[in-house]
Amino acid sequence: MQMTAPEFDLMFGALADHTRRDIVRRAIDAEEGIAELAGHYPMSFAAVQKHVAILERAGLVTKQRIGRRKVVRTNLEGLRAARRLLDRYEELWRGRIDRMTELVSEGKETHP
Amino acid sequence: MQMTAPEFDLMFGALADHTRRDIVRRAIDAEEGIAELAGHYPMSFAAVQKHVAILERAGLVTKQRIGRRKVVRTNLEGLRAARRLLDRYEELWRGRIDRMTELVSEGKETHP
DNA sequence: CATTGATACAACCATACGGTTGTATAACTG
DNA sequence: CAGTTATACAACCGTATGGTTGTATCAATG
Repeated sequence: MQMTAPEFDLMFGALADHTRRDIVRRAIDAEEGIAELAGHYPMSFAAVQKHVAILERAGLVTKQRIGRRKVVRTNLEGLRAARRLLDRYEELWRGRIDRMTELVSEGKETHP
Repeated sequence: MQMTAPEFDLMFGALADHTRRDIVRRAIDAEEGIAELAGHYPMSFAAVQKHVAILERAGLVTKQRIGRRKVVRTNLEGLRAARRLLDRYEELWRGRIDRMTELVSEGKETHP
C-alpha cells in the first residue's frame, strides 16, 4: 500500500494530538463506541467525535455499527504505513553511514 | 530516552508537513545549510527557516555552525522515538490477538 | 409510533500554523 | 573596517485546528 504526501500529512497530523493517540491505543481493543470513549476525556462528546473523524479521515481507525453504537477500531495498516516511512528514513541513515565507511576504506580498495 | 505527550505532539506535528519530511530526508546527509535547503522548495528562505526551527524544537534535527553556514542534520534518536511509539501500538495489537487466541483455546486448555 | 440513546453535523470562537516581507545580527573577505 | 553572505527574528495575513453549543438523524424499545 503506497501512500502519497497528503495522506502522510493527514496521518502524522492525526497522531500529533495526545487525545487522538490515546483513542488509537484504546481502539486497538475495538470495544468502545464514541460515547464510551468520550467518557475518558475532559471534553465534550462532540469534541471526541471530531477527533475520531480526524483519525478516520487519516485512515488510522474505522467505525463499525454494532446495535445503536458505532465501535471504533484501530486500523493496523494505517499505523504500519506511518511506521514504514520512519523505517525508510532510518535506512537512509544507515546508507549514509555505509557510504561514509566506503569512502574511508576507498584508499585501501583502490590501492590494494 | 522516555518522551512525554507534548514532546510527541511536537514530533508528529513536525512530521505532518511534506516540506518538513523532505528536509528531514535531505538532512540525513548533513551537507546543506538553510539557504541551500531553501533552494529546493518553492517558498521563501524565511519559510524554510521556520520549518527547520519547528523540526529543531521537535528534536528531529540539529544545527551545526560550519563557517558562516549552519548545517542541518537529522537527529536519528528523534526519528527512533517516534517509531518506537508506533511499534508499541503494534505490540498492543499483537497482544490483543494473543488474548483472543487464548480466549478461544481456553475451552481446550481447561477441558483437555 | 413516540421515546430514548448514540451518533452526526453546522455554526461559532480563540488560538496556532504556513506563508509573506522587512529588519537585525554574525561571520567570513577584500 | 566596509561589504557581502548566511542566519535570525518580528510583524502581519489568511486559513486550519481544537474546542464549544445547538439541532438533526438513526436505531432500538415500550
